[in-house]
Amino acid sequence: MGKPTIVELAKAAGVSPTTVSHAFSGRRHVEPETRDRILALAARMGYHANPRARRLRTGGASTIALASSMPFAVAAGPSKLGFLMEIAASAAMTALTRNLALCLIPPLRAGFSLETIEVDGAIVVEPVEDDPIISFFQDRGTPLVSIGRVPGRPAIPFVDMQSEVTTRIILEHLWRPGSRIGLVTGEQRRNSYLEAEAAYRAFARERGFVPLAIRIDETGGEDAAYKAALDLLCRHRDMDAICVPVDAFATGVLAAARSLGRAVPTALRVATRYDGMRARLAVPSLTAVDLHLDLVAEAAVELLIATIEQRPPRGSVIPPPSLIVRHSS
Amino acid sequence: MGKPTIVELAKAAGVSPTTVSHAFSGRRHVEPETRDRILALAARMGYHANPRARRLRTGGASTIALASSMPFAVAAGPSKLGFLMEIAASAAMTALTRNLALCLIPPLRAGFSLETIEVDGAIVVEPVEDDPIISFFQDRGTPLVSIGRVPGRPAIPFVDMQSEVTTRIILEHLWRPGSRIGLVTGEQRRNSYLEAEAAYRAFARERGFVPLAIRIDETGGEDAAYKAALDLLCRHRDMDAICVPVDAFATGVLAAARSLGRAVPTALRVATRYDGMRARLAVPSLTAVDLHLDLVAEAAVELLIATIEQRPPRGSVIPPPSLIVRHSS
DNA sequence: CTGAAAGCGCTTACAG
DNA sequence: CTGAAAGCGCTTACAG
Repeated sequence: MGKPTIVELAKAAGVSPTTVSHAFSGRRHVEPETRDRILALAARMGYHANPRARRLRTGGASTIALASSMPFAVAAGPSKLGFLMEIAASAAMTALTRNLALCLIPPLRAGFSLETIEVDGAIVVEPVEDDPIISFFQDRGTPLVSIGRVPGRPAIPFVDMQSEVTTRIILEHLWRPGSRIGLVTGEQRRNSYLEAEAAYRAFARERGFVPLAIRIDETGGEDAAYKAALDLLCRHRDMDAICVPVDAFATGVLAAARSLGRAVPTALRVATRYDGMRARLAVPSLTAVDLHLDLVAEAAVELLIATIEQRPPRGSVIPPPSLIVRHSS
Repeated sequence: MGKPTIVELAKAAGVSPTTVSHAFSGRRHVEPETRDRILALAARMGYHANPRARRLRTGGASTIALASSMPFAVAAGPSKLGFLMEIAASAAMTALTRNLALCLIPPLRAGFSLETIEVDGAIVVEPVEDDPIISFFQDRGTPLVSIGRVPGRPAIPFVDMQSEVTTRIILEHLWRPGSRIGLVTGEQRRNSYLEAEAAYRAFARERGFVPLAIRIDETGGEDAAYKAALDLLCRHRDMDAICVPVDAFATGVLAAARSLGRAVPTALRVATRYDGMRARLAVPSLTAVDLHLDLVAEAAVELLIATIEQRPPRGSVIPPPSLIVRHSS
């Protein structure tokens, strides 16, 4: 009554399990007629090779994980979830193409164990410095790649998120002669923030304005950004543009501008990074950057497979991020 | 150099594999000092039981799938993706609590094979009638549950999405004496549409207005809804409210109202079902329904586990859907 | 051309 | 109290 095994199918077909195996794999010749008979019988009996047994024997990979590193409170909110899930959907597609299942490791509450999870590799999305999920996988020798460089861990393969370029594109767009542009990022040590800040300071030096970069606690979300922006805009009346990579923070900045009566984009220009629904539906709609997340996800899967198979990755080409100008700037 | 096996660990600890196994599982007594020695050694050697082998032996479940049934073009758009991914995030959390990995099966392009996917059960999200993903899993004897009843397949266990109640709540809210309310759903045979339409017709009969329900091709998204609503609103000037369960269609209706100069909510009241970012950020913001998707997802995982283990499910209680009134009504 | 047997890494009845 | 052995369902060298 349970699912039929290869032995049962072999018996029913009057051949050996060896032949059944080869009838399916085609790795050695089987008389066409016997093969047809076996396949027909298999279909009738509902036989499917147990992938677990197959994998145990062959040692091949079957499952990869996509893990978020964000603290639960942040990621569970709709804000970051969009970013993560857009990657997840794409990665799952690509993984399936390679006969891999993509399993989702959501942000973990503290003390959560992944002990029984069986994955052959993992993709970590924009990890922070000393991210526990990174050490978790490294401890158990699970091949690992990340989307966005891992701060302080140059040896971990990654798909570059080009945060420096992205930031520069945004800044060039926001810039007017005599401008003073501000930068709002998050407090965590995430590579995209670090690169953004570096690019920002270089840009300020180049154009000759006094940089002003603030960092907001990511768990605070839009509200925290609203309050910080209120303070920022009151204190620095000369600021005529703000670059806000995190979309939830960007809408917080918009809200602050509105409540201060600073018209966007005439008195204040705002732009963000992730072009999610939040940016598109904000009022005014937010200028954002197309990061080609689908290609990034695909590249991450490819890179992970290469890492698992211990072969050099074929360098995936991800087009440069491109600006999507909207009403906020 | 590869990962150590139980035999290697046993050898190193000077005990039998049996003892190592029991040291970890605790299923029979092992001298505390030997156990400690084994665990310490395991940590040092980086030993982790191979879950594949363990599962092959015990037959236990390890992975469940969350599958979307939507045609690729629809689901890949940001609209439905939010709904699906909100469920995915919650389901993944719950699954992990039960030591199961949740693997994501994205909408499949035609001709895509899942042959090598290894899952012990599957959750299908709001399937349509004769959904191919349903027959796929049924053919291979994979335990299956669905979120939302499967049209025409009463035997498949499901978590009720309470679409009838949801529709009624929306309609009661939109209703004014003398109102004529319209209904906009999708063309596919999805249970939530069928229930919504039934509830709608009953409501119209009850309140004595002439029902007008239209169905839109889901692949058309917001644009298709915009055009259909334009037509609808021009033809039926007496219509003062529209119930639009699909959020992407609802924003299309808003756009149509705007371009016709019909003020929302004064001249036209609009409400939708899924309370995602789209509804929250629409202008005007859309009245929607809290479907408790996190609890729905949790219940689906529980139900699936019960189905896999062939035991009766403990009935999860999902609170009734509750209306979230916003500016659109 | 085909089959019997070994073995992937575990767990658990069965002996001692 | 502990270990040797069987077995989960496959694949693949090895014989014939």
